[in-house]
Amino acid sequence: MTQTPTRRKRASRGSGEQLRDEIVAATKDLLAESANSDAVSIRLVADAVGVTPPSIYLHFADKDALIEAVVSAVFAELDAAMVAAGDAVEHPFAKLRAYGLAYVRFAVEHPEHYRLATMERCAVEGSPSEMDMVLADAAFVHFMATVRGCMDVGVFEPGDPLPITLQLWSAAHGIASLMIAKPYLPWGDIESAADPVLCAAALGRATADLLGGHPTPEETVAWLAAQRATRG
Amino acid sequence: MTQTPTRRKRASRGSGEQLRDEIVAATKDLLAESANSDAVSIRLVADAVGVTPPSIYLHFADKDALIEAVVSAVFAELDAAMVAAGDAVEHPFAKLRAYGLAYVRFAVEHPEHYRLATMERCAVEGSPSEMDMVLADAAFVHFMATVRGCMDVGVFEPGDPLPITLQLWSAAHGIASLMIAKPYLPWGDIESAADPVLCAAALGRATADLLGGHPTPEETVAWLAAQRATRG
DNA sequence: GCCGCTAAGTTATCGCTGCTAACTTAGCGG
DNA sequence: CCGCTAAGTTAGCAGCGATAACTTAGCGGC
Repeated sequence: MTQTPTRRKRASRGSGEQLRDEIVAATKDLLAESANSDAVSIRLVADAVGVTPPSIYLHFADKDALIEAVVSAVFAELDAAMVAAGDAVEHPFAKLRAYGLAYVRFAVEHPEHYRLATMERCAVEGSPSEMDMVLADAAFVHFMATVRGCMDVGVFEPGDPLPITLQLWSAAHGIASLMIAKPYLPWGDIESAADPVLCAAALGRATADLLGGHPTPEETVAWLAAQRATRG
Repeated sequence: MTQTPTRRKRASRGSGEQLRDEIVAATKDLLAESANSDAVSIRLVADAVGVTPPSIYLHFADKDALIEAVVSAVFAELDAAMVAAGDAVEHPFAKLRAYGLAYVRFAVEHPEHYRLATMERCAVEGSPSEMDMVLADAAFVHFMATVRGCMDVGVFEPGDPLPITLQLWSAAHGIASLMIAKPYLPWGDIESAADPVLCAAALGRATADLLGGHPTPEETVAWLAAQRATRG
C-alpha cells in the first residue's frame, strides 16, 4: 500500500477544470457534516477527491478561495430554492412570504452552508465589489423585485425598495440564524417559528408606513389603543 | 534573552485564580482585534499574559472552555449595556425599543465578541442545560420581562411572553448580525438601520394580534387596503 | 519517430497550531 | 527542615496551511 487506494487517474491534458469541480463538490459535502470551515482541512478534501494536498493549490489560490467557491454555489442553490417556492405564487405579498419561508427552510436544512455563506466575515473587508456581489446576487434581486411589486400594489409606500428589502432580509436572517445557532430553543417546526417573524416584519413595515413611516413609541401605543377601542 | 522579557512572576500559593482572570481578559482583548476564534492561538494568549502555553491548561480544560468563559463575560456586558440603556425608560413598549437599540449597538461596537457569542455552534449540541443557560441569561430575562410588561398594558395580546420574546430577539439579532457580517452594505448609522427593523417587528406583532394573531396574506392585504381607504 | 514543452500531480518540508507528558520550583503545614 | 502540592516549565507529538522542487503524462512540430 504505497498510495491511497482510491487514487484518481490523472486528468487528460485539456480537462484540468474537471478536478476543480470535483474539489468544490467534495468540499461542500465535507462542510455539510462539519461545524466550521476550519474543521475541513485541505488534506481531508484532497483525500476525498483522491489526490494529494498540493494539487488543490493548482486550482485555488488558497483555502479561502476554495471556501468562497463553495459559498457561491450555495448562494446559487438558495436562489433556486426560493424561486422554486415562489414562482407559483401570484400576489407579491404572498410571494414575499413564500420567498422568506423558502429562505429559512434552506438555511435550516443546510445549516453549515448557510452559516458559511452569511456568518463568516468576508475576506476582503470594505471592498466595494463585495457590496455589488451581494446586491447583485440572484436571490437578493428576486427578493427586491418582489418588494417593488408590493409597492406597486399598495402594500408598501412607493419608493426605493432597497431599505425595505434589507429590513425584511434582516428578519428572515435573524430567525434562520438563531434557529441554527440555538437549535435547542423551543422554536417548533420551521413554519411555526419563521412565519410569525416574517409576517410580523412585513406587516409591521406596512403598518408603520400607514402611521407616517417612522412612528414614535408613543404614537404607536396610542394608535394600537385606538384600534382596540374601535374593534372591542 | 533566555526567556520572554515580560515573564510574569509566579502567583503566590493561594491565588491561582488570579491568572485565570488575566487569561480571560487577555483572550477577550485579542478576540476583539481578530476575525475568528481560530486566529487567536493559545500561544498568543500565553504571550500576552506572560506565561507559557501549557499553563493555560491548568485553568481551562481546552481552548473551547477558554472561549466559553469569554462568551459568558461578553453576555454579562451585553446585559449591563441593555439595562443601562433601558432602566430610565418608563413605558414597556419604549423600553423594548431602548433594549433593542442597545442590543444592536453593543453588537456593532463589539462585532467579534458578538459573533462569538451568538454565531458559533455551541460545543455541546442539544444539551438541555444549554437551553436553560440562554433562557436564564440576564439579558434574555430582562427582555422577556419587558415583553410581559407590554402585554400588561395592552400592546401585545396577553399570553406566554416566550414566543414573542424569541420573535423580537430574532429581529434584533438579524439586523445586528447582518450589519456585522456585511458592513459594506448601505445600512447608514446604527439607529437608522436598526430602529425601523425593531419598531416594525414590535408593531407587526401587535398589529397581527389585532387581526387575530396569524392573519393570512390575503387578510393582511385586505386590511391594509381598508386602512388606506379610511385614511386616504 | 521522437523531442521539447507544458499541464497535472507528486514528495518533502517549513512554521504554525492545540495539546500532553514529564519535569522543576516555590512556599506552606507539621 | 522536610514532605507535599500548587504553579509553573521544557520538550515534543500529530495535524494544519502552504510552498519549493521534482516527476510524469500527453500533444504539436519536425
